[in-house]
Amino acid sequence: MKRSIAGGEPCVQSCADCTVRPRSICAALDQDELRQLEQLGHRLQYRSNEPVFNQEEIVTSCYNVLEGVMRLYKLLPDGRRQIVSFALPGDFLGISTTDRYAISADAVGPVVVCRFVKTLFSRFAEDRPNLLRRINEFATRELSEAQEQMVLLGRRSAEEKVACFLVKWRERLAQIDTATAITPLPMSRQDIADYLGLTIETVSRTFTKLERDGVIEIVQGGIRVADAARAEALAAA
Amino acid sequence: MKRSIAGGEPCVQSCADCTVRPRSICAALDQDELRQLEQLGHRLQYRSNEPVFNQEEIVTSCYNVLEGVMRLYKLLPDGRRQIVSFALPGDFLGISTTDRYAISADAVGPVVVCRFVKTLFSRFAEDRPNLLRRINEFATRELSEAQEQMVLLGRRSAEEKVACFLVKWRERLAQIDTATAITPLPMSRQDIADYLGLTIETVSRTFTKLERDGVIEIVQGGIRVADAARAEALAAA
DNA sequence: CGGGCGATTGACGGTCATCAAGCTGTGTGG
DNA sequence: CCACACAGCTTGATGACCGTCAATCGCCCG
Repeated sequence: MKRSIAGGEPCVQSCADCTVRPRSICAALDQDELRQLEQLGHRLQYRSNEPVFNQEEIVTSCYNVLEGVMRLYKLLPDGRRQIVSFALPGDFLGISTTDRYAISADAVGPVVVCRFVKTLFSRFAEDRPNLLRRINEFATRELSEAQEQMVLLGRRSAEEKVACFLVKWRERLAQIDTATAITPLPMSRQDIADYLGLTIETVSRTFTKLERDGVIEIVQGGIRVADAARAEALAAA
Repeated sequence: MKRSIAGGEPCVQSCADCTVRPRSICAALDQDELRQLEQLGHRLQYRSNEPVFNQEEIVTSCYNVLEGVMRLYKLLPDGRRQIVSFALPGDFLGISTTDRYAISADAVGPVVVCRFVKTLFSRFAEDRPNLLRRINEFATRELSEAQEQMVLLGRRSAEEKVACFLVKWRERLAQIDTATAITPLPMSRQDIADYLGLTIETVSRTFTKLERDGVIEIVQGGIRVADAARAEALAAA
């Protein structure tokens, strides 16, 4: 009996040593507010592929991602899946104001989140313009990214999709970690396919083609961008 | 010299007789706030196909749509276009917090908007939690719609895309107008194609197929849904 | 009536999905 | 230590769906 009903395992720690705070919504809070919000948040960890919440469920919580990668997706009744986003440390899940989750979320690898009870969080935020503005920023940035993704899904070829994904993924990681020579891809080929509106076979073939063309190098658990200029040309905004 | 630099023609009127207020962000305001905001807003009209703002331009304004339909889209350097949304009366444009528009917007048919200078609007909103929460609601609803659209673009067939579009468009109009027997489609086939990630030919063929199958009837300037059940089955959420 | 634009229809081909087989690396058990 | 199984990935063969190119239609308006 290791898991609570909501899934995830508790794990103690405090805001004081929260590494993602500067990039999270919490950056909008002053010392006093931070102490108050700390009372409301609890850390949880999830194992690889463990679900965090599901489309259609009643919204009970919202989350700050602290560590790891999550996939956010929607399913069609027949099982077709579209990943709408990968969430990284600093991202906030559960902004939505409706009473049911619009998407499902699960852990790609091991994940640590800071969980808030939605009603308490909302009450905390409702009369704090600084936090509301911060949440606005997050929402509009997400919206803008969603619009970018719509262009990709609707108007780009398979090769452009893959190149675009790799370039943007690399940029996102660069904003978090110290940039590394190889770009890790913790998600499966199937995840990438479902993110790009392709099949796993097409993703695989396109990776191979990009490698043959000298644009990337496929390594264990990730890729190395061999020709950044060419990669960005393919991803041409 | 009929147009100001920003485009659009001024046209006087007041919040008192604003028909979209209950569905717009302004519904969050009390009488006093409404009077203040009225000082900041100015009505403008745009003609068919007139641009309202463009991707990459410095953000100077935000808008409430009062009448008409607008297309919101992104362009790739080579001219490929993806329409990310059609805006209807009550929608708010320019939520974005960045300094440049992420998308372009223009009038599909004649359009009336209520324009605010962005800096003044932001100053007005910044310490009003009621308005900020309302804007949050709008942003998250838009995000949710964007996610729906990603599923459509990435995972649905041409026929599903068209059926889905027609069903949702009809629902949106129903929330505004009194529902009519025929559903007007003010946008061109090209617009629909660019919204669904298809070509104009495929859209046209799919319309014809849906008509042959008795699902819809194509009429001047719109369609009539002949078999709502079948249409919704094709659009199956 | 004729020009022009948007929409429709047709013929054809390419891109990517589908189906299927083979590969690679990792963990397991003898 | 090696055989085996399994899962994820890659590769190949084939074909469907939808894009491309082109012609025609229908309608509006001068």
